[in-house]
Amino acid sequence: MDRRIPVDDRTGHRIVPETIRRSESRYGNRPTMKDVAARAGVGLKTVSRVVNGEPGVTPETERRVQEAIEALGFRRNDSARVLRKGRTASIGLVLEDLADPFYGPLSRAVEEVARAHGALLINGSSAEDPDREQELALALCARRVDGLVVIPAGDDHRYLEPEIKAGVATVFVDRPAGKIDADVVLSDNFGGARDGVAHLIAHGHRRIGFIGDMPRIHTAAERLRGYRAAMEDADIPVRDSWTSLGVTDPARVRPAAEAMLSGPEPVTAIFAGNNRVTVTVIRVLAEQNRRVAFVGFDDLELADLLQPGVTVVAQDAAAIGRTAAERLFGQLDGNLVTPERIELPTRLITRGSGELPPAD
Amino acid sequence: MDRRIPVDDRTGHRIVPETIRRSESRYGNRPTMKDVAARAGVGLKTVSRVVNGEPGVTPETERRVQEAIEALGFRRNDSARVLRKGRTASIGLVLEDLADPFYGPLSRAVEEVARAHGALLINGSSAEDPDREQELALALCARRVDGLVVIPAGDDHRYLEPEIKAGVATVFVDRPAGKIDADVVLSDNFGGARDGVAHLIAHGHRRIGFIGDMPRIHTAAERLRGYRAAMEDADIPVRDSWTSLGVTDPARVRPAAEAMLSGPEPVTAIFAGNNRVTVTVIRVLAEQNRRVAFVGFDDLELADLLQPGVTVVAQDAAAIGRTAAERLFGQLDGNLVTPERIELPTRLITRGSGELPPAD
DNA sequence: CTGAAAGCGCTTACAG
DNA sequence: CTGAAAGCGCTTACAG
Repeated sequence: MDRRIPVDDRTGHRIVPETIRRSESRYGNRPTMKDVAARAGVGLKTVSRVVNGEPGVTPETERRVQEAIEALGFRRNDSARVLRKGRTASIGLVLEDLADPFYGPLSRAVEEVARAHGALLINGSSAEDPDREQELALALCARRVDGLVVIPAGDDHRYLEPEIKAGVATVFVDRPAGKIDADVVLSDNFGGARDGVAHLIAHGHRRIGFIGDMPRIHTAAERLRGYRAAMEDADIPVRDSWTSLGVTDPARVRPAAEAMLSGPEPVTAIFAGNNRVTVTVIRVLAEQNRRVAFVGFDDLELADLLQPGVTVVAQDAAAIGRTAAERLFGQLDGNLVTPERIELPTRLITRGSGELPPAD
Repeated sequence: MDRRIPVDDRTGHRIVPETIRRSESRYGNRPTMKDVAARAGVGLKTVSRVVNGEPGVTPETERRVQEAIEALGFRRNDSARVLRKGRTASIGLVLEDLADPFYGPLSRAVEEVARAHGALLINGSSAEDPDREQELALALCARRVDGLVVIPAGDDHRYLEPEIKAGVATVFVDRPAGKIDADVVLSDNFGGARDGVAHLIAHGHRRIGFIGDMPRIHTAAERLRGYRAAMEDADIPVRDSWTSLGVTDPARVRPAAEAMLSGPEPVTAIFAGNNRVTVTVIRVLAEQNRRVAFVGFDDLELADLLQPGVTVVAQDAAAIGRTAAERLFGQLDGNLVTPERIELPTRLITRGSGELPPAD
């Protein structure tokens, strides 16, 4: 490679110095309304009127103020404004991991609703750690966000009670709040999993494996319950070796899948509890020399292009985010006083992998 | 399906009323330090000392203050604190679309660095609209974020000059700032595309198509330049019909790909300028009855499981985000006064599609 | 060890 | 149409 540009030895990054950034000192020298007022030769309140587009200012006065604003490079300090006004026009979103493809569209949907209401969105990842969730949520409350959308990592949210009492709108997503009453928006996890497993049963399978997330996570428990319900509906007793719950790390999921697929009576189909599990299970299945049927919870990009296409139980992440955010602003508008549980339907998308017959 | 739960007619959501949310009025009744001071029978400053863990308070006094804090459910208002202190301990990230799988990991990486510096992250999507980028960036400045990471949609960023002068740390990502000097962190788009196309040439291809994003987008232009350079290095004249730039919508990309693949001398290989284009091109290629080689810019989950596996030029989105954020806090610490351009290397990952020989 | 006063940059309520 | 005063909830600088 041609490398005429200097390279940082440690990182391997190319570094191209450019011109000097700025001459002024860094902080504390922003012009304020007071400065603008002095320069324009008017009172503070007149500047405030111009900045906020309030009526009652002569065109001539307005012009003088505008000139001063331009000349000084004034921009209103919304932090100060907010302190006086009460509402901050910002909401917080505490999720598990912004890098997870499920949360991107969800977060974007929340952002769009916030934007429509003139609010900004502060994002934070809990990394599935209850302490970190609490720390984040309370930090957001300290910043006085108007509302909070929380995808819970923990199962005790009493720490939010004083905040909710004090008026912080709160909506939980994906899993209900623990030990407090609060709005929650989630998918029909139980029904979705039950339908997905019933689909496998309808295609002739009886030995069906379930690999899911840690059982303390609400969605994981609900989906397992759906699996069990479908099996029971078909009078199929579930063997212990067919279910495996735990972290969704490939290092755990891979051996779990391999174990189910070996032995004298291997499973002929696998149901995956979420998209992280799906990715690893599909890798394992690709290495098998017989066809194993598969259905996964959550859709994946490119799922239709694999061979066979991946049959999934899809959630609508954007709809979940949108619904939660609208609920949040509904609370802020004061017309939603009773916490509700809003369950969104899932959708079974058949693409081939879930329609394979049992291998034996 | 069993539906014993009432369902909203319009949305189809299940609705489960729960208990009453709260009795108090919504706003303006949060306890302040003044309230705590009154209740504890101490001065305001003493409460401030306890809340901030400053020394010089008797254990007995501290206990009284803590009791008052508990009883009142006091939480310090960080908005007020920030007004007085200068820094807000928050940074803004303006990106194209949080729902795009490239930005999730990038955003998460920025968040982690911010967290390590005790700062919160405010996210906003420009939707690739320059006006919206500006609106968002300035709104963040009005909130007095300490710094701004911007993935530019527009090509003129002079609107940020007063903010940068006033001390807002600023780092651009993925594309350089327009008409101002500022830090920028990006991938080696030119080199990556050149390497990817050279890889196809090395496997015997001469008629190679390039489908990219709108030419006004820096990365798109750079990658096209890389394509042209590789072709020129191999003495292959590029025909107009082999390149196609525009929006990455399937409605445009699909016919563009189909056109290149038809006619008397169709291309035998396609290079895709980004992950959005890749997804559509792969769909088109799957419908062809001859094998067409393919290399795409940006990696995709499951790319290794397609048949053939998808060869890509991968960027490290997390490394880009991390580098940009560290640069930002470097500026805030005052030890980075000269804007730099930091280019991160890309990585060619061969998986099969890029190693197919020409079909004819 | 403790606290009264002033101020961060705005808006509110009011008076001219 | 215009502006001086008070206050949002904290911290800073200072005095006791």
